[in-house]
Amino acid sequence: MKLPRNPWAAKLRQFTDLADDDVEILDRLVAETETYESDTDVVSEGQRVDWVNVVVEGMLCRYTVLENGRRQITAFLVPGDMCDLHGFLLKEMDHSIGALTLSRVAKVPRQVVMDITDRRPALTRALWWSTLVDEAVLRQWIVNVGRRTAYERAAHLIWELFLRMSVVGHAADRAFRLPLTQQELADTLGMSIVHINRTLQRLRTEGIFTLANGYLTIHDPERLQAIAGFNPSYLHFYEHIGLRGR
Amino acid sequence: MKLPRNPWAAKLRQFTDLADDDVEILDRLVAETETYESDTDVVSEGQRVDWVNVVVEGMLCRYTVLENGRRQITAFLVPGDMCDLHGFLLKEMDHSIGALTLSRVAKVPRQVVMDITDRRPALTRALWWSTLVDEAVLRQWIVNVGRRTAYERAAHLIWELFLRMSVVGHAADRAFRLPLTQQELADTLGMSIVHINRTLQRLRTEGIFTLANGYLTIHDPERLQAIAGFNPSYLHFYEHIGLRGR
DNA sequence: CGTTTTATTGAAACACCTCAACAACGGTGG
DNA sequence: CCACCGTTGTTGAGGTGTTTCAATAAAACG
Repeated sequence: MKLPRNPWAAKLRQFTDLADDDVEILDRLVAETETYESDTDVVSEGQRVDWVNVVVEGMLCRYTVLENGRRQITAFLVPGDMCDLHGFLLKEMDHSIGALTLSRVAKVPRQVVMDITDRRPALTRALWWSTLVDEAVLRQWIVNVGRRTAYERAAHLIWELFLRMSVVGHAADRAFRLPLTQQELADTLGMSIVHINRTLQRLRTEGIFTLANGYLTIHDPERLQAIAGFNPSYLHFYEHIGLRGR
Repeated sequence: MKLPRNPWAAKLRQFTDLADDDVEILDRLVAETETYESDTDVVSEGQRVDWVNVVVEGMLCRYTVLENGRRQITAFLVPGDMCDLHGFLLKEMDHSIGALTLSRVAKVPRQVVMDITDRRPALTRALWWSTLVDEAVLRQWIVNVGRRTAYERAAHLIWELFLRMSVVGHAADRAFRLPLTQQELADTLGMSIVHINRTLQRLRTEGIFTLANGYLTIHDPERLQAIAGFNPSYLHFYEHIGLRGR
């Protein structure tokens, strides 16, 4: 699979009618990146940031740690995702963002985003669109943790990640890189490490999917979707939309 | 308590440096409203909408129903909240919005939002800001359902709602209207109706808060916050921010 | 005043958690 | 290349938070 040099522009262009000169702007913004080792924080809770992070390569996650040490991962960030407009619009981070693998991240200064919203309505709407897709994913996540069993929950997460990785060209036919430990999966799905272990075993022995060596392989896509109870309308976020009005 | 005629503008103005002419635009947009009976849907899953709903009066919720009938409420909408930009930016609704009480909702046509993003950068950023605050609330909700016990979860929800109602002038010193059945609370917190009943009883007998006759009264705010494990930085979303650049 | 909705209670079942030990793996240094 | 060590994965067993079922009480409604 060939990976886009600018997954951010690639994604926005695929789903919105972004003009060429807007794409050029995005290209310039991701030209320089910073590299983060795995298990390091890109942004930490409480920090004030005045830039927007854009993932160019690797995999990151948003997470919150409670007083008693319990941790909850609230999102995975893959190439093409904007980490946060918190620096731009909100005061300070209410959660942290950590690199799960060696990652490259572009930093877009606050003033640049300001200028874009001043002068580039279509591009502004494209960025806004992507935050709304993020929000839709968050809602699904709540439904997941709140109303699905561990078994269904795990299936749903895997299918979501598969789709998102496919969209940015990071998934082969039925496999993609998923460099997560069982502890990280547990913190994502709101369960204990022992229970995620047993749940993965069940899904493996039933021939649904296997997670090994940092790669996830889907053996039975139909059953996986069925177990996940995946809502098709949720996919429509990744249909092409027009942003130029009229 | 005196309620603002336009809670939308009131909220945005309180937390952003919105100009007077922008406020005038918002005033015009909420001049006409539609009324919904309680237990009716304002928007339904799968529907295509080409307007944005703004809550002027009442209380609504976003919810998703799974195949097996299990329901999850993912957000409460109070006066001043924008229901969705789905119609504006996304294809179709992936969830429904229902009125919990008799509610008044203003409808802002897609084209008007388009015009605002074309010509009103500061107002655009203010609207964007409010979707980011919604997102932050959603993340807290995931942490809640994923990593807190039923007891902590209930406390957290009540404190969040109290703050949000206070912000729009809908809460007295220690009480506010909360017209939710125990079934609705259960669907919000991802638990069974039997268990929410017992959890509320415990919080009541311990003198934390009482929910009766559609009103919630907080008896011990300090302990409520402590049980909820409320993160103060999460409140910073409701600090005043500048949107005019430089 | 009957009828429907909502709240409450008890008891049994179960999904999931905690604790605690051990096995497998991957890297590091000798 | 092997011994070592930390990390990650796996297993068993007992405990518990939460659910389900089912029945009753209490409000709310027309």
